[in-house]
Amino acid sequence: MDDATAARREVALMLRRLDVELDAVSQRFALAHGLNRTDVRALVAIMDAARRGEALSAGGLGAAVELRSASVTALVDRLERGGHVRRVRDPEDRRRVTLAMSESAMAAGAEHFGGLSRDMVDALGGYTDEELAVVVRFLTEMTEIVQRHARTDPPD
Amino acid sequence: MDDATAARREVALMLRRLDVELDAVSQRFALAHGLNRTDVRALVAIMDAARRGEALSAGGLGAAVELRSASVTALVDRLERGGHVRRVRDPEDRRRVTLAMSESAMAAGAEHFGGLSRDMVDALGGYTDEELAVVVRFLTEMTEIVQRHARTDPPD
DNA sequence: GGCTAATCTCTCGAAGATCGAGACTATCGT
DNA sequence: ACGATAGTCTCGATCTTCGAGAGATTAGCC
Repeated sequence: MDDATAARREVALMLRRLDVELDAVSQRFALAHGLNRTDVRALVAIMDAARRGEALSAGGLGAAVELRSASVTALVDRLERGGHVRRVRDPEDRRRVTLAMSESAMAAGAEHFGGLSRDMVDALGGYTDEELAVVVRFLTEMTEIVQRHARTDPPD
Repeated sequence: MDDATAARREVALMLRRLDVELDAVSQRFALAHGLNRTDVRALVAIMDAARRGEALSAGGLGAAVELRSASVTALVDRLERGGHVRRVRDPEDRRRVTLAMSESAMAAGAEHFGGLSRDMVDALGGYTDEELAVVVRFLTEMTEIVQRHARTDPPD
């Protein structure tokens, strides 16, 4: 293996390393709020949907965090009991239950992840437009590749 | 918010998106091998340690995946029962138990994650040295930031 | 319009995962 | 040597996830 390939392999490792560290941030949030990993993933999914202007349904949440409906019910029970979320019956389709984040959960999320995002944006302020374009290209291509593997990997 | 900041904020979102997709790859691996999330994280930690030439101990594994010793025992029991790992009493310190990955688990990991890594390296082959340097800088800085937050975030 | 099938969430009991407390063995420091 | 410390394991309790199936609502068809 030549040096060029080694350098590129190193980049792949760095990406995984970053992934691990990101995980630690979530873990920290979980610890601080008495949540487990699943609950944090759920809150993030709900918050992401809210950012996109959608209200996630119980089923949608299950798809996002990969849990069966029985587990989603239990999960939402926990989140509701903790005051992070409340159930809202969808008036369009009264079978569905949508999840609305509470003010406090929204604030806690912003407090914890907002600072991280802000620091990232600040750091990126030191990049020229050309450099930023490289980063965007990198993230776009990596996401495409990962997505392809997430869908078609198991030839089993 | 001006366009420049918007673009940089977008990058932060893309990074999180990539994180989610990476998670899906692990989930896929878990599904294909009848493992849960924790087990996959554990196998990855053991494999990473092996790549660095270290043999992870039970305690080290617990630190890596954030589990108490009782849970680590149960976790290693599961992995050992599944033939993914075997316990090896450390001859240097006979209190310790180190984890050795089985051939089959090693192969399965390479099969699943190796392809992903290969595709990434291939894609990075299209980057000039200058572009690669930008990517490395980006990953390095982001990791630093995330790491800082993972350690000091909760001012609670 | 009414009937059947499909969709969405929930309940229940069983199986799996995590934990705290404490036991047991091996090592370290004096 | 000997007490203290570190590393792993056992046990029982608690929390999480799941499959199966019930109940309620909507969609499709005649």
